Amino acid sequence: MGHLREPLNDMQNCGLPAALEVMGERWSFMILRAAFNRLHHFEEFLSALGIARNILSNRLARLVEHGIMKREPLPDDRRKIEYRLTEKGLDLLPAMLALRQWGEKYSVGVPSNPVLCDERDGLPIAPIGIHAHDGRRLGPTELEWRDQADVAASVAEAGNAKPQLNALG
Amino acid sequence: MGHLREPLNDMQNCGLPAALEVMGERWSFMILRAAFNRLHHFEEFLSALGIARNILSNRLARLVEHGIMKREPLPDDRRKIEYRLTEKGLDLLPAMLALRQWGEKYSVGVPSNPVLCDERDGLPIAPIGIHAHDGRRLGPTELEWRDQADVAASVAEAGNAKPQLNALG
DNA sequence: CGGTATCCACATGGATACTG
DNA sequence: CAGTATCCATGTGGATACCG
Repeated sequence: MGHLREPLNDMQNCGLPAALEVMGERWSFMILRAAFNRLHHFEEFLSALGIARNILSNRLARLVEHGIMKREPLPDDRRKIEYRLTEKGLDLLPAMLALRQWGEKYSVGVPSNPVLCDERDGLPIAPIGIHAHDGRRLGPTELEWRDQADVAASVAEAGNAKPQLNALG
Repeated sequence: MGHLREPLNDMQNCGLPAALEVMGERWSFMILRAAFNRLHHFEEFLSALGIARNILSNRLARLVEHGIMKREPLPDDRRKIEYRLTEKGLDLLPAMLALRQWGEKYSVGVPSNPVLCDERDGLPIAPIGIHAHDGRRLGPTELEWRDQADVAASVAEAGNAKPQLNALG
């Protein structure tokens, strides 16, 4: 972990490294998960996660710094502080669900509580997957990697929406 | 998002920690990404990622150990070794795409190459998202957390498939 | 080519005491 | 309650040399 973050080559032109810059630390994911599960206070995170105080302090500060969580002292008691997910933080939900589902699929006996459901019928959401622009679910064999330039041409030709940046560059 | 008013203190029973057990190290994601982009050899990873030899060796061994990649010496030259994603490894694609798209959304100027496309029409896939069991895309306001036990009841009542484990427990 | 073997720098993380 | 401040252990990572 020396000090060299830069010498990474053009393999780095991708959103993944950017995401890992923030979420690459092990506790960050766990803290985010706790936040998604309605934990908002320092001591709640502390006891729920079993993390050290200084580490929690550091990670929370970093998450706030990156705009993933916001820190707001309660109006009635200034010492009490609430940590809440920003919209940027909430946008991490699909990634976390996908990761979690993968962990569940390949681990034994991981019960899951709570379950994220469709509010209309109360039934669990579908597994996170890959979908075509028309909404059709795509399997591994129905996918191909294309060069951004070629894609732009296809998209223009199809007269469709702007190219979406969603591959592993 | 209704129904679950109580903060959740049980942070252990979840697939996320299990997933992080393997992918929690920073280089693991980058190695996986390279693998998704058709890199298969030690030296390819080495030069593409700018990672140290010992670290790469260690991470590859761990990925193989966890069944995410497989290591196969080429039949013609035993010294040449190919690393390939297993099905378990390939199953990480949605999670990586979701993470990458998040990184792209909130970072400036991340070009993306290559782009993952629908093989049928060559157009880019849709952003990773959350979908109902009927395939409808769900927004943040259409979601709620429910207790696994309650969900099981609903599912039985609906006479539908088995409960899917897909929340942040 | 695909690794080990060393050695070293620093980051991450834990435990505990202290503070406003 | 929500942190700092220390101190310390281990881990992650880098550079380099060497090996089969």
